[in-house]
Amino acid sequence: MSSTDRLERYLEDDRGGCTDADVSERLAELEEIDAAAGESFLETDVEVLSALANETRYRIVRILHAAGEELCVCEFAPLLEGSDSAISHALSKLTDAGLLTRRKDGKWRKYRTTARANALLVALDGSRSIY
Amino acid sequence: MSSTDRLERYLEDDRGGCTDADVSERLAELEEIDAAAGESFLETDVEVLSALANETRYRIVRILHAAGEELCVCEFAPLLEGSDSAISHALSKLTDAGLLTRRKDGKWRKYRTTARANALLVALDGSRSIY
DNA sequence: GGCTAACTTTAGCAATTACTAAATTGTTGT
DNA sequence: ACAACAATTTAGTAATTGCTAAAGTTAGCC
Repeated sequence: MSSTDRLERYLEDDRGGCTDADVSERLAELEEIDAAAGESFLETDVEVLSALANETRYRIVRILHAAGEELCVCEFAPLLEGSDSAISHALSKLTDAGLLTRRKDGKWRKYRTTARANALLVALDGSRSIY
Repeated sequence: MSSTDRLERYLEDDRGGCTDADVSERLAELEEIDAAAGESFLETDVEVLSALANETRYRIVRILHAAGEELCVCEFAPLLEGSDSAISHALSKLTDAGLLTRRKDGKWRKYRTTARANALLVALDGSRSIY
């Protein structure tokens, strides 16, 4: 059974009758929609979302966002559980994804959120109670 | 070595001298920042982000968003690789996370994006080239 | 009622992820 | 040069995830 058989039956059902041409046309429409959707940067977007989709990393970004200033790695430690190593891993993944920037200051490292991170948090906050 | 020892050395370093009271004060500030950050709905936000943080699911949401209308499960099949089961799993996870709504129409099921999903895609699109 | 079709759900497994511990890098102070 | 320390990186492992295949559910049709 080809994948378009089911589509054909659906269109038949939905419109009460349809020709092969109707099926091809709808398929072309769907492919166009897919192509338009595909223009977005799937790979980097998924990387960004994956970076934020973890409690430790989400909390780090939230803390930095709430702080509104750059923070030193040593300032996260008292707030997060986990080892220094875990925190460092988290910070690296977030930085790689473009959600944080890292700045060297002597032996200390300071992080701050990027505009992209801020935009996502604002979108999350703003859409929380929408239906 | 307590976790605040490093913070103390940092403040010492950063400000050129600090008392125990300074350390306590900064720690209190950080805890306040953390508390403010914690007001956000960590659990549901991470669920939403996890749902979107997967190529199959991201593509589904993108397609639905680009379509601007509800689509039947049978209309995704020609556009996505994977089995029907995989698509169904993806749709369920997205629906559970509040990114899609499901509607029964006879033997067909139709999905559309929620305002929350749309808000997140718009934020991703709008923040792509910001530094 | 029984058949088929359109999903969905359950079960199970391979691949990925998130962490810890240990080794390493880079910086400062002596 | 060396010791101490901040942070990162590497290596290894337990937990989670993303899929497939098979069984289950619901709706229409004869």
